Amino acid sequence: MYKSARPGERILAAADKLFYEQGIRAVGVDAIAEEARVSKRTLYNYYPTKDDLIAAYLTGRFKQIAPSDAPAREQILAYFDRIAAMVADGSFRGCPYVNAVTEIGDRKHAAVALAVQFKEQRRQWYRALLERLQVKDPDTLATQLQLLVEGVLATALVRGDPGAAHAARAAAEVLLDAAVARNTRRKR
Amino acid sequence: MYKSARPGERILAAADKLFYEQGIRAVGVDAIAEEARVSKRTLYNYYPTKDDLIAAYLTGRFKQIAPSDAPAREQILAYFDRIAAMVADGSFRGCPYVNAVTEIGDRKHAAVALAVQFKEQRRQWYRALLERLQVKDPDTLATQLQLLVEGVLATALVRGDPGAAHAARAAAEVLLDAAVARNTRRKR
DNA sequence: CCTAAGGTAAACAGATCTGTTTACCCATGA
DNA sequence: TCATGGGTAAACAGATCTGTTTACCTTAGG
Repeated sequence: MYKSARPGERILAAADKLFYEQGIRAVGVDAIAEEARVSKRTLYNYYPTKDDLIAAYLTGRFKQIAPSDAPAREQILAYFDRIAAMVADGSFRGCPYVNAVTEIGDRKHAAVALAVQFKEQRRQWYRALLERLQVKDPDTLATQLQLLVEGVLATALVRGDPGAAHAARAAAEVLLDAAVARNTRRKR
Repeated sequence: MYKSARPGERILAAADKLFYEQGIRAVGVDAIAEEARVSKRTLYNYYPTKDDLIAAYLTGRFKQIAPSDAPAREQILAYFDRIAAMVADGSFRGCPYVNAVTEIGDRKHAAVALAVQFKEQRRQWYRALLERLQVKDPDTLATQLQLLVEGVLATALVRGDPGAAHAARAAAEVLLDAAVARNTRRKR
């Protein structure tokens, strides 16, 4: 599967797969080397410690949401649908960042900072869209929408089904409606 | 600390403390025995495997919310305040059930069933209160309120601060208002 | 008194984990 | 041609984990 890619990429792909599927603590370095079809020597050449590998795994998951010209409200609601799809596909195992913080005790570990950054980046994505909608308090609403997402991820992890995602989308609609209504009422 | 209690209780108290504070996988049986001031022989006498200890730990956390005669809406909102307080006190490390599911790969482990049960019990608590408020769709709203709570727990775990709890409470108010308004509008 | 239950302390077995080391292989380019 | 960089395979070191075993102690009841 990773045969074509270079060793470094194969290692990262293997770590990503195994860390996410089975958990960071459950996966040994040997398993990653085997999955990547790389000797342990080579693995430690690219990533001198397991912690480096964990940091690389989380950094690799640090994706921006693709910019879009669609209406802000649509984009926000569509994101809930994307999450519902992720959850439904069966290989869902929760948020990799939250999982990493859970599995790693040490709050000084690079993973914690990455998790905070990632969550904040997502929150800012909401905030920018909400500003376009001219809601009254975009900062708070951005937090609230993200709480719903976070809740879906945790709930889906425990229950193993995507049912909660639809309820979250509906809640988001109510919150958006309320924020927009309050705003227009005040403005006009 | 646990000196007065019987060995069985000391062991459970020690497991609860260490499992929650440091994580299930991070804590060895030896550490629990030491914390409980009990020999490993005795520990394994009470709990033949670590999995039994994990199950006991989660079962021990399976508390009902104390019944109250306060208005339903107040009770629901007060619950958000309680969570804010839990988060603020510093020893907060996320939801023990969600953490257990994250740390344990095996979905057949007793911990997963306990986690599902616990979440469902909480959801039913919301549902019963919402029925008293005669909202239109108590089942969905119960899920939504719980998503907010779950979101707060995850967010507080990552960020280490209780800021999200207040936003969640505000969101809950909006959702409740919308559900009640919609209902009265329809009814009358 | 003295037995038996329940406890301690500590060594042990066997697995597994991170990280290192040794010895070797092989392709590429000066 | 042949040195070198990058790779493999596998043994090893040392820690740590779950669970067992051995030998001993303490204490309360008949």
